[in-house]
Amino acid sequence: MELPKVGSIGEYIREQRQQAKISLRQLAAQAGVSNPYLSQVERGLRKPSAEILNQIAKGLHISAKALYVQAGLIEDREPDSDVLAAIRADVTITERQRQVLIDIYESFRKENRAGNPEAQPSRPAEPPPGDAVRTENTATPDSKEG
Amino acid sequence: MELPKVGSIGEYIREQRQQAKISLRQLAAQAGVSNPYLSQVERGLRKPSAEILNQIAKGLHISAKALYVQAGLIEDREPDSDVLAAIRADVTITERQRQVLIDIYESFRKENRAGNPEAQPSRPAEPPPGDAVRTENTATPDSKEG
DNA sequence: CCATCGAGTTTGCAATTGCAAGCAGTTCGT
DNA sequence: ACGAACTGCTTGCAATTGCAAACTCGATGG
Repeated sequence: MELPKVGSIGEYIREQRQQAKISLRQLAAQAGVSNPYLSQVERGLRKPSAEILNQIAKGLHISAKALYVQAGLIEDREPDSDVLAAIRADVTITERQRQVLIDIYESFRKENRAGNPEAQPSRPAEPPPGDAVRTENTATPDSKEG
Repeated sequence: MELPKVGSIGEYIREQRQQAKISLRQLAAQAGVSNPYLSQVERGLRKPSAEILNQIAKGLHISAKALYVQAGLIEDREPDSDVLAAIRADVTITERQRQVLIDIYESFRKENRAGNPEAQPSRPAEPPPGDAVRTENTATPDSKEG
């Protein structure tokens, strides 16, 4: 869970580099990072920071966004439900209530994501029965302390 | 040059958080990061990794891209000159020559950026006299070894 | 045959990230 | 006034990033 995408981004970088027909050391120089580190990044042994990622992108002359997407650090599109906007905009509830609503809504979304990240339930569908059990549980989200 | 934007992103996060009327701890919980760390990030004492940035963005329900842009880790638009594309596409030169051309072109761009980041010379203009001096200097960029 | 240069990789190590635990100041309810 | 619960901040510390130095393997050439 810690580093599934790390490998993929390394491969992606290596692909791009070889496609540009430049050596590892050369890219390292153009990107302003050390060659050993770049080597490790390409093989998925290290998880580069955003800054390094940005430098590498510059060195490769590709969009930094592309790299971030590959690294799973950015979703290509973030829908960001209207529900949250509505909750935030609502003036008929207290801040406390607002946070409770958001908490609950969040946990629902999180569950759906955990179950099957690809298959988000389409509008009219209910979450699968397996999740329904946990949903009852989460109906009273303990924010952090009781 | 190391951390001018770090402060700004911290402020940005804090602004967004206060605008959402949630406490530091609450955002930390929603983002899945520790509250002390978030505190330090907001005050510019720490430079969060891309992953953390992404989490914070989720916690704030704002686009991760917005945060990256604020952090200076992404340019809102990356023009990425046609020159480079042309050089890369040219089959009448060797890879070695290609790299030399790219190196030189890069160093020119870098100079212009260093001089005045905002005022990039528009097409018909020459770089200002102040820069011209340094340009002569960089006309023979020592890649790394001769 | 040995030196040299180029590829990529391995190996310590300083510096940094990110966290758990704990501290200080406010604002509640009883 | 006191405790509880909130706000944010400071302090060590394990884990990680990112680098300099050195290593391996193949090609070139004297």
